[in-house]
Amino acid sequence: MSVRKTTMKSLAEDLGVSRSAVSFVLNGEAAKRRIPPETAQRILARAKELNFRPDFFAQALNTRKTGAVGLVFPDVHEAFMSEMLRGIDQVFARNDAVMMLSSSRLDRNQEARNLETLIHRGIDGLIIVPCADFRGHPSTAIPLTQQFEAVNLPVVMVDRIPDGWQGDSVVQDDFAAARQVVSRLVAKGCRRVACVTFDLCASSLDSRVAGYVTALSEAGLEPDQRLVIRLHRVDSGSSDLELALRSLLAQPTDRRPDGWFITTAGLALRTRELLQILSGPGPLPAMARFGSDSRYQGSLMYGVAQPHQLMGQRAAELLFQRLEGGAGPAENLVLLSHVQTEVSFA
Amino acid sequence: MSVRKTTMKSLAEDLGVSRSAVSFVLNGEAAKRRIPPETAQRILARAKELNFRPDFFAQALNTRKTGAVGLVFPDVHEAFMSEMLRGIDQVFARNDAVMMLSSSRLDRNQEARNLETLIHRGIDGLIIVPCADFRGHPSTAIPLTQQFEAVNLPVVMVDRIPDGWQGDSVVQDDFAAARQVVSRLVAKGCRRVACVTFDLCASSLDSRVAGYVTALSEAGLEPDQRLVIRLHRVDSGSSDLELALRSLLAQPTDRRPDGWFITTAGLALRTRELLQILSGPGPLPAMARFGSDSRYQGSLMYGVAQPHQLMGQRAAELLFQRLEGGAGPAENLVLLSHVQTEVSFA
DNA sequence: CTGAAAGCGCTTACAG
DNA sequence: CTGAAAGCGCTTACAG
Repeated sequence: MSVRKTTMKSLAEDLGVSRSAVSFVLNGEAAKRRIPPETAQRILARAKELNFRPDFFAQALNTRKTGAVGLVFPDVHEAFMSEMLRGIDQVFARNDAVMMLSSSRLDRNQEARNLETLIHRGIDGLIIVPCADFRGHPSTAIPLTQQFEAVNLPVVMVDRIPDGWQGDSVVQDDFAAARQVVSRLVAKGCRRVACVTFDLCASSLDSRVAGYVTALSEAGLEPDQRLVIRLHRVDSGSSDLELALRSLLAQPTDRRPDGWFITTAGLALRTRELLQILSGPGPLPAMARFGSDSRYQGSLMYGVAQPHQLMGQRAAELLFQRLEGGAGPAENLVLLSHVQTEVSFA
Repeated sequence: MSVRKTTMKSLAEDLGVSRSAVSFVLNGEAAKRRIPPETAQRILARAKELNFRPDFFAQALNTRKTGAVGLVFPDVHEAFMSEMLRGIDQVFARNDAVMMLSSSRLDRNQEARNLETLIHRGIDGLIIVPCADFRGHPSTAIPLTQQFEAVNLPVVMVDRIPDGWQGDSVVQDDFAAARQVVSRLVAKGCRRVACVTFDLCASSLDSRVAGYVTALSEAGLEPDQRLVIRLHRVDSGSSDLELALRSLLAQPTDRRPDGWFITTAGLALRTRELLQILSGPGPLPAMARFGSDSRYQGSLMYGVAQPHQLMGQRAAELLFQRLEGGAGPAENLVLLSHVQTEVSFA
């Protein structure tokens, strides 16, 4: 009964076998290394009895594998992140991988730091929802793509694809969903559909706006830049948004929006609240948006239910495929959103 | 220009100093070890120039410190977890600690496994929202408290405190909030307030039910066990709940509930939906519950806004205090909830 | 105050 | 097929 902790060394000495034998057996290479089965059994039995597992750090120091995957989100934000985590968690549990979570708080510099930390601590792979810069405000941080090409890290990019990204990715059908939902507004008679979005360098938002423009064009409506509100900062106080809305609502009736398309759920919520305040009682014009919380009442409302959970799941599956040595060309999954009518008083 | 990666050894040789000097300087012990400041500067300068950081695994193998904190939640559940993470994330960013996240999927055995994994991989501390067994169905897993006392791991327990836990904890004022919100129902004239809860071994739920009973007693009302619905499993199909509700609603009018108290937000949502279906159109009896999503409409509704984000923040602060060597007696923080009226048609 | 040396616990050629 | 040995990259007594 030594008081010292169990190590491969002590275990080998106990059993009178070599340390390498223990190492090989515990790593499942007994057959490959032609360890006599009887010896292998004794080692396994003893290890189980002592509840012994090889020291993680010593192992990692040699193999450079950790069984951990980095998860980087732009924000620890309610629905999006936890829905994705749900999907990711399932897959991780099956692969007993561990999640190292970090949020970049919508800051590219923070994102770069987080990533460096994760890489330094050793992750086998990375799932990242990149955060985007506001247009015209490029960050000073090292470009995302550059940051991991040096370390040969399997990466799955989710939701937003930076320019020039060649690897795996999972996105939703931003363009198609936007186009579809805006078409519905048009079909309901809307002729002057306004759009509210962030002026971010994010492929997802670009696609949504493109879908909006396309839907209008297809209906023979001239897209009107004056109806597009692009917010240039996060502006939680909503004052930028409020100003923009006021100025739109101040137009003569025939220039005022008769429908709204909003590119994100959070923004839709705020827009909705402001419109309610600014335009007083009575039903609001019809609205379509990304997102699907059912907090809206009182007018025609379309939502794009976003497949966040599935995106997480697919991203994780894709990553583990790579980690298990799956080579092959980059995969770019596009998951379908579900367009739905939530409230119709029409 | 060697092609080999930089190590302390190579760095020391380049500079013609000893490896220990490099180690000491890079660990901020230059002064303590009386390294000549000029030497220290050279080392620091070179390290910065090469962007060198000591290998994480080698370091951890020696020091047994990782700068990682384990986070164990019962479920990757929408509001609760992401709100807590928000609070935790802030504090972690300040302390540049890394989060290792795992969810036990409401399963004690899974929780035990997750915990073992995390401990094996090396965490400096742990923040855990324990998952509870259903009453009468004790799990076969090793009791939570036992599992980390062997490894001398700083732990902060959140939301539910297992019996016999002596360490730090952060909870909300379950008893007081329940009592207050049920008192309001009574003040509004409710005389037969039913209660819906899970039959879990969770201190938080116990306190909420106790608050309910106390509020009734204080108002001179006899708590009636027949009005208390205790669900014995998660039962996402809600069939247990539906049966219980049906049987209550089938009573003669003077035995039927005229108010509801529900111990969790999710349960409230389901109860609400079922009541609406089972009792047809018309306003429902007043309801009070933990949670504060504003998806309820059409009758008197009290909510207990839960301070989840603050709970996360405080838990993280408490943990880092311990990690920085803060000794002293266990702290048990009780955070105040905010009782609010959400909809009043009364 | 310094530097050579042992040690952390494992992996993996390599010579037998 | 085995076992002694070097190596992973760092930390830290310990003798000078």
